[in-house]
Amino acid sequence: MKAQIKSYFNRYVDFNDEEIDAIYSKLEEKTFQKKEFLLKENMICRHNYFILKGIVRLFYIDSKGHEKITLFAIDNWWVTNMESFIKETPSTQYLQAVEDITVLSLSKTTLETLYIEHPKLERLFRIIAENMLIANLRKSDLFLQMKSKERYTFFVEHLSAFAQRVPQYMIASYLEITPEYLSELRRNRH
Amino acid sequence: MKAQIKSYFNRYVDFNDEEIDAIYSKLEEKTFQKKEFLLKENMICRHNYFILKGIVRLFYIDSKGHEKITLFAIDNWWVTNMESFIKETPSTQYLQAVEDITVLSLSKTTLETLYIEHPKLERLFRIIAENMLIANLRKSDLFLQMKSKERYTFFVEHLSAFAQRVPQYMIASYLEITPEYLSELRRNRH
DNA sequence: ATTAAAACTTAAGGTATCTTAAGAAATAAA
DNA sequence: TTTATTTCTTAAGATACCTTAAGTTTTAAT
Repeated sequence: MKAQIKSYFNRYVDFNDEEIDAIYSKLEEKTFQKKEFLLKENMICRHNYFILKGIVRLFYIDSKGHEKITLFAIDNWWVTNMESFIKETPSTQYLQAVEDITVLSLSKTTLETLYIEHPKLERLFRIIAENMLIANLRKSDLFLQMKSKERYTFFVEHLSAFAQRVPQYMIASYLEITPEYLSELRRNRH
Repeated sequence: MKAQIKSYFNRYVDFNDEEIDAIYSKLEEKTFQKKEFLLKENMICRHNYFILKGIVRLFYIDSKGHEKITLFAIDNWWVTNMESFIKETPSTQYLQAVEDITVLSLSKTTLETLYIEHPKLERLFRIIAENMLIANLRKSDLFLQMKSKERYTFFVEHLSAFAQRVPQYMIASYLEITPEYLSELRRNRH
């Protein structure tokens, strides 16, 4: 467990063993069962989760009562509702385990004190925020340029880690396609 | 000019006058005329621009030769092609002045040295990256939930600073609507 | 003031995608 | 194994939005 996060931390910034230990000791390991919620609508998201194992999804319920998935996250990703976590505002979204998962939980207050004790962490999370931003910009561009069928093909080819582990209706939701239409697209493809 | 950026910097992190002076001295004031390019496709984006005055747009040319605007930026915003700037990869987009503009230009190499000399700047740009991410997530959610007409109404009501200063076909492009259809939507609204 | 260029509008026909509703298949629970 | 639950498929009709093409209005250049 510690090896996993140590390797992750050192990918972006050089931390020595004492720093890793100090930071790691503030992280709380937790497990959630499939379908369990890490966050529900209207709650303020007080934690950022580092996924050690498993898949989670972030979604909201639209005006027609349908779930709309805005993000999937997998092993070695940080996941939270950014807006709620950063601005401490009520979440409009749910964060839910798609499989049984193990995470390291980092609270907002702990993070703030760690930033002061370990300025390097500020750099790490600056880089993480930049990477998240780039990933989100890429996703936006993808949706801007591609039709439904192309999005599905792209997802299957480039995000197969998810494609194999989440049900099709969740893929449809993430790709902004109705499950019925995705089913039709798949049929016409072979 | 210095007052403007000083006020901006201190909104997020407390800098003293010497720090502001040291950082400010590394920023280069530049002007661009309407329609002039700050960045073109295939170039690596080596600068981050703080807009003192004016509006810029970030856009790419799609497979049919149409301009697709992905971002507008205005006074007191940082603007760059994030992916190209951070990863030092060729830009797929153009950055262009919509009006005559004045900016403060910060080069990537300068920024890297400033991070080391002034660790507080790491915090500032961590916060800026988080804010950009939140803004982008909000934009994505907007497009996910709203139909064309609603997006237009939202834009006019919430982003009137832009709505009044950019031509309608650019608004259409940003909202992912054809100019013809936007024209139709406007007609049917009153 | 004239001309040229840029921006906006209108309308007809077409297409991608959604909605609704029902049934089939697969997976999990009893 | 049987039943219940979840997931996936099929099909018909509806609609939001696009494409093309032409004409109008506004703004900029000569």
